[in-house]
Amino acid sequence: MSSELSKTYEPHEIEDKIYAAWIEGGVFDADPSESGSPYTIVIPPPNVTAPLHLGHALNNSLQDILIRFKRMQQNNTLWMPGTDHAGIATQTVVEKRILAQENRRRTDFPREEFVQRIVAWKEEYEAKIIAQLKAMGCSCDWRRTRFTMDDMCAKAVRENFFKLFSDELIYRGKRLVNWDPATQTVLADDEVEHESVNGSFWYMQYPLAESVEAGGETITHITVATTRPETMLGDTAVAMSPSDPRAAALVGKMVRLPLVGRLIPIIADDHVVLPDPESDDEKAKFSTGFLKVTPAHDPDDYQIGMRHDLPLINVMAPDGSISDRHGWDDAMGSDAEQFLGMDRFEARAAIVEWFRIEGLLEDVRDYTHEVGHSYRSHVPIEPYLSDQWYVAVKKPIAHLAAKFGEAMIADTDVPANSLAGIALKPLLDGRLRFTPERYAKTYQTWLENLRDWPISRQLWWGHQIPVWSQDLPLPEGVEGDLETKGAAAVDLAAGGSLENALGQFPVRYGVQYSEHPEDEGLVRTYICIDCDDQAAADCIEQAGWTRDPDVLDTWFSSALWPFSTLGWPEQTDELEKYYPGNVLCTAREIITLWVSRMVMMGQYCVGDIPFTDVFIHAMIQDGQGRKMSKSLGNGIDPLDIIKSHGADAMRFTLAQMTTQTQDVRMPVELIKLPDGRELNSSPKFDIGRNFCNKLWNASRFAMMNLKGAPAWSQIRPAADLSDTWILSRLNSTIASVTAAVEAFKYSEMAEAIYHFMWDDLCNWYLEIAKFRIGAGQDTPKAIVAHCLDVLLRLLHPICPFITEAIWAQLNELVPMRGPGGSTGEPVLARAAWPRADAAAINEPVEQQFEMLTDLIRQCRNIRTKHAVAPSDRINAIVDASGDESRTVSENIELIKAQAGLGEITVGDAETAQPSGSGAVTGGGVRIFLLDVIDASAEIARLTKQAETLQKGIAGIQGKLGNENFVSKAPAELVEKERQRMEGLQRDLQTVQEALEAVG
RNA sequence: GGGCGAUUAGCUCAGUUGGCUAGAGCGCCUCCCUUACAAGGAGGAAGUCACAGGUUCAAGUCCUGUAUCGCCCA
Repeated sequence: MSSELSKTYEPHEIEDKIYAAWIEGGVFDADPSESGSPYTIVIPPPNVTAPLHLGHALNNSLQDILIRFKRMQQNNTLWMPGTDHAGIATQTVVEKRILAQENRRRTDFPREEFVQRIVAWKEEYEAKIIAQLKAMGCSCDWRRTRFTMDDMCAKAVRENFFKLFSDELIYRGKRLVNWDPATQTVLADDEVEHESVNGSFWYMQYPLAESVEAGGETITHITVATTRPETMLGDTAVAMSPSDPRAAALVGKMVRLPLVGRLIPIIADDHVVLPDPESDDEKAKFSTGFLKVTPAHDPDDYQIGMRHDLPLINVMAPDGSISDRHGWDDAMGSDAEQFLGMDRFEARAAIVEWFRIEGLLEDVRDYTHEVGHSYRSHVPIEPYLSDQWYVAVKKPIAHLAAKFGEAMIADTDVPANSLAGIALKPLLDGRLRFTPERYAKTYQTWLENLRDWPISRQLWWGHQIPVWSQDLPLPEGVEGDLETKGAAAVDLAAGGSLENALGQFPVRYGVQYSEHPEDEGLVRTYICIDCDDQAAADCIEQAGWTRDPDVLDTWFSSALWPFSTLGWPEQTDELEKYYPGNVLCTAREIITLWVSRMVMMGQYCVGDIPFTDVFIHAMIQDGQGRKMSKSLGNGIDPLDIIKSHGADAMRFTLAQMTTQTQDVRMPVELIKLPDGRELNSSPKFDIGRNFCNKLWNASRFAMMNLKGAPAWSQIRPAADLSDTWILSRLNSTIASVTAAVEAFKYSEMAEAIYHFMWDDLCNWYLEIAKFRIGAGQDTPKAIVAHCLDVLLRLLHPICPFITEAIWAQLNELVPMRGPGGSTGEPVLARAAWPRADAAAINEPVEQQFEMLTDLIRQCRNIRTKHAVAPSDRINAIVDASGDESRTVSENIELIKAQAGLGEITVGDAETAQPSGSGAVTGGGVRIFLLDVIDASAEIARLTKQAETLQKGIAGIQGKLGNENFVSKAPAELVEKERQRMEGLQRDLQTVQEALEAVG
């Protein structure tokens, strides 16, 4: 078997086989009926929009490390997998593809047919994504794979919507929304990206309807400054500051809006900033004191409009073109007619040009400002007046008052029993923790400043909103409020009684009423049912109600993911066992979009938070600190790395670079494959590959030497310094690795394993074991087997494939190993996580061993400096006294072998340095290497050493000479410094003696 | 505009509550294809810890300010 191991690690030869064996053995399957304390992670469901990128590889590797660690700690572990339908993103990519390949638009298809095309895309990418996760080694329970639009998740969405609707937390509202004219849908605030744009301020003159005399002057016009001239078509007022000296003369007068001819009033509003060319405030600097007010196209203007009861004139179509069909009735016959149908930017240029020609354009000044862009289509968003569904996030929920209280959360306007409140509370109570901690602040401020959540999206791909609406005439003779009248109207429309009409179906329903915006004789009615019941829906539609064509915001279903995947609203065994979960692992931009909403809905629906820890990982950038992206071509495909370096190597590198920082750079290199294909890679992955290769070869060495390893009971590890040393190192490694992973310190975890494996085990212990085994000792065999056993366990969460492969071989070769004597669990993925034996951690032993390695290193240095051939054995005299003397004489053979020495004579403190010898010193021990001397090289070496020592001594002297240090620093520390000083001085003296001897 | 973060060796990054003669990997220099591993071994060079002040016996670490870069939110 061992002879079959190749000299280099070939990951692709084992990865698929091992993964298949895990699946075959049901190793990742979670069973709620089994014992073991539960440990749950739900995967942040990747969007089916595209295959996974390196950020996903990082994110999922980190989750797998936690899950595998906890599984080995014998928890009842569930990693719930699945994907997200990603409404707007997926619909957009499919639209683009169909347009490119077939030159057809979405609107060329019936809705159902187009949705089928998206479903086909989803099937393709879902399969790709899951294959990628498997290639990475992710240990999800694949039997439970979910999709945010599958039946189980859809049921949860319907239930939650109905619950919110019944609690009157969902309402229909006309608001100025963030409108994306490219995808023609509304966006939530956090879907808008602010980008700095180089634009202009245009100064446009509006004539007064009648000229005004003020301060002896005749005013015939006023000048407004705007960054968006095209919106002037919808102006319904001009505002000025009440403290403006011109206000007395002008407020109340009328302006004739150019192009349109509309008469609009001059009003006074505190929002307007007085002009001040010297000001640092950009607004004041560019202001003329007159603000054009366009309530239908600007959020601030909307507020002004509300305050002054101004009309709202919407001058654009949903695609962002100028249009008089959406609330603008004085365009026809005016000069504005010429702009109808123009795109908003085209219209901007044309309108500016018109003002220029008319001599009404007073000035144009460059101006850089932040403009909101769609995170999806990247076009500037348009503030747009539209009807949408909202979730009220700060409205108190009566039935939650008992559980959460109903006071405002301190220093906020957030009621404890509102949706925002129940998400905020657990953070303030310390039950919800963020790592790194600083991200808690992001979460907190977002919730404190939260506005109602618009949840409707004008898309076809997603959960269609389960509300049917109808405008009904108010029934005559019914007294009471809108609700009473509305209910009567609804019953009438439903054929006598809605209860009778719908009662025959297994559904619950809720009804809302609102005033009709234009006709006082009508009431607008909305019916919501709690589940997808076709017969009930047909019944509603036959009675004249129409279903809302819009779909829900993707985050509405993602918010339910931690429990919809477990079967909620059913009280399943899974929900009982695995909810609440433990950790959510994600990127920082997701904190507001998703984390907050999961906590909100977890509390609202299930009554508990969905996880206690949120780990926020870094963003991977390229070598220049740029985000990896398709458009820059600097992205790295995880599958490419798995092919070239292996999944374990990729995972090791990713873990090793995961510190608490928020960005991490990964230099990207274009690699040319033998077949001519080019792909992006990074030298960073060599770290992981080299590490795996080293482990592979160390194991190979072990396989060649471990036959006949004695049982642990038959060895006496305490008899040899190197044995006690490596066991001490091993156990402190167990302790530090365990502590690191528990604190989400992935980098420390990886570094601790790396250091133990490479520096301690390979560089020292295995080298020592070689000559001891060669000399007929069996003890090192048992110890190597034990070290390898533990090492594989510790590394398994990071590098599951290679460790599982070596484990199988180790089981064949040395089935019984280690102090417990019981081992050889068949599958490493389910084997027990090691426990550190505190008694084995031995600081003095580590110090003694370090003294030896220091001496050996110095001997090797002399060999190099004096160009001694590697095969030459050098005779030496060792001179030591006291404890050091014993350590040295007990380990003479070790020193001999490692330093390449020949015959060694043990001298005493009086031994003079023989001429022509090199001297090594450390810890009060001197070793004279005989007949090696190249005098000048030796003088150079010793001088350098003396300088280093002197520098150290000077540093300590500085401290000890300082009265304040001696009196104020802890006595312990002062004593430690004194001892260090003595040691250094002793060494320096020896070095100086050696210098004299050579010189 | 508000908030968060970064700035340490040529590169990528560590550096826990101040105790540092500032570490690691890659790269670099010298030697070695020695019977686990050249994706390796041995040895070595390399840093005014962005800048300016301050607190302290002691500052990479704490405080204040400045500069440059990045992210999030308005």
